[in-house]
Amino acid sequence: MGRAPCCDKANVKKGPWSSEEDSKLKLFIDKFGTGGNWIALPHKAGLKRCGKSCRLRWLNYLRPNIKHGEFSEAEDTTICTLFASIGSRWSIIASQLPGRTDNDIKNYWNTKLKKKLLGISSSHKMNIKSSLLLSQQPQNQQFLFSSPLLPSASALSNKPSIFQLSAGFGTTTHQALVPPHEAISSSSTSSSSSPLFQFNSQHQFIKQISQNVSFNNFLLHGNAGSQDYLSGLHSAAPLEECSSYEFDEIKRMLVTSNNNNREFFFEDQSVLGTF
DNA sequence: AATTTTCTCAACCGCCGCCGC
DNA sequence: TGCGGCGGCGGTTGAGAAAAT
Repeated sequence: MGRAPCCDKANVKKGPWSSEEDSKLKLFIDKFGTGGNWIALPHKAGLKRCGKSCRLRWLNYLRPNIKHGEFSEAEDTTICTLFASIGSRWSIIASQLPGRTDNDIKNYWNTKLKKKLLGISSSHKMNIKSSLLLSQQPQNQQFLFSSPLLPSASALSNKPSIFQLSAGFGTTTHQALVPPHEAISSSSTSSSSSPLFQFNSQHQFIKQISQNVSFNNFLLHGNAGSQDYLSGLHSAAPLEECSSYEFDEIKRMLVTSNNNNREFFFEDQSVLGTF
């Protein structure tokens, strides 16, 4: 026996929303809010729609401050970088682009950005392709810290970076984002050659990010060892060589972190980043 | 100008995880 | 602890628009 449907499918309207339905939904939510119950909302609002449909319409179209229209270069860069880092976690990516919805970004990626990327040089294609594999690595992925705060990236974005995280498998190294305090609290493994923080799975890593960290600022470019595999996505600033940090070194950097304002400092009190 | 093909994007579907009972 | 309801998410679809022939 399958799961019960969320609504009576025979009695709900499907397809495009009319302006009348839009204003009904908007008026209702403006007045009463969602009440934390989307399933009950359409009935209360006098709409013959599935609750999920109402939620989607609100989030993707009616909600205030939704940004429609062309994506900027900066937004492109953010999407590309995050996609290369965390894969198709559209909601996480959307949380970094104020006014953009996950659906918008997903559509934009699938219809335009992906093609745009495939148009860049073949060598970069190879590297991007492999970087995208990160989202497909199933279990026991090992991650290691690399360079925090690269000036060129900051200058490019006007925002401070937080840690970059490199993930190595095979002969290629990939990058992702990591909240420093989460990494510190995760189990670490020592290795003769590399300082490594090990998450049980990429999923766990992503989960930690999505549950515990709201990124207001984040790194904007990738650099993996000697491969600047994302450089093709950026218009300026040649990438710099990453340096690696020993576990103790990172710990030392974070020991002065102030969790209230979520700022992290180097030992010499220069700001490492905020989030 | 008419027809076909391609593109775009709003909306749907179904799965998953969280939470309350 | 298990179950069911719900919200949230990512993949997919399909109608309409735009471009190509």
